[in-house]
Amino acid sequence: MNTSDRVKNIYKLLYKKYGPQSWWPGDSQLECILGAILTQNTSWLNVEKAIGNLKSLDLISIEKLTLLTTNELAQLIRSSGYFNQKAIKIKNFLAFISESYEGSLEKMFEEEVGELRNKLLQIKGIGPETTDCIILYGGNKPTFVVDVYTYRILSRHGLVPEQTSYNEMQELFIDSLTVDTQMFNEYHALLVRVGKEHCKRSKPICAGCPLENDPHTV
DNA sequence: CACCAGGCAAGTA
DNA sequence: TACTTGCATGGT
Repeated sequence: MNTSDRVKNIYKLLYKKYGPQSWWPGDSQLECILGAILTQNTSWLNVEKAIGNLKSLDLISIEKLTLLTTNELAQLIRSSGYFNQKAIKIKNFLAFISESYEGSLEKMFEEEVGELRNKLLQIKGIGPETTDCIILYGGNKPTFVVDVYTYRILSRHGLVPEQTSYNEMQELFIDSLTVDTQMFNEYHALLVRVGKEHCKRSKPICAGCPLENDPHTV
């Protein structure tokens, strides 16, 4: 089996085992975007509490968030960790959308995907993974999200070298699969699901993992 | 107690 | 270019 076939097969195995994951958890585009920033190197449980604070005060709105000071916002998202930095990141995003799209997410997502991706990457605090989460889960547009679990799974199965890059991993998926927004959505969600259960940092061997019969290098 | 979580940018050499 | 470090709460 070549590399592309293995990439397709991993999706099949995971989907067969776990079924659809119904991502992103969140009721609105803006909530997805906030979650994408807040979950940087942070467990989702801590993010939920922060989003819960914003929701309970009915603050999930570009205008209302813009009115908060950075420090007020930071206190509300405390539970998500790195809260001072993340408050600045959210403010940077709000400034971007206000300046470039008159504060309209709808206008922002009218941009061509590659173009929007490049612009989001310019925002300080929004890196490649957060950018792709915003586009895929916030905008429902086709791009592939790579995260630490993706890296562990690909490298431990010998599909990418130990020293690889975000773009190299992303291209592997995009070149191996047909472009399908819903499938890209499920695939990343499934990688996170299996990663959480079977692919922790300190445990390279995955007993009981649905991918355990796929060739490993570790 | 130690370790980890759905990253990113800035600093150093 | 290629490492290293800071950011920080909360669950296991």
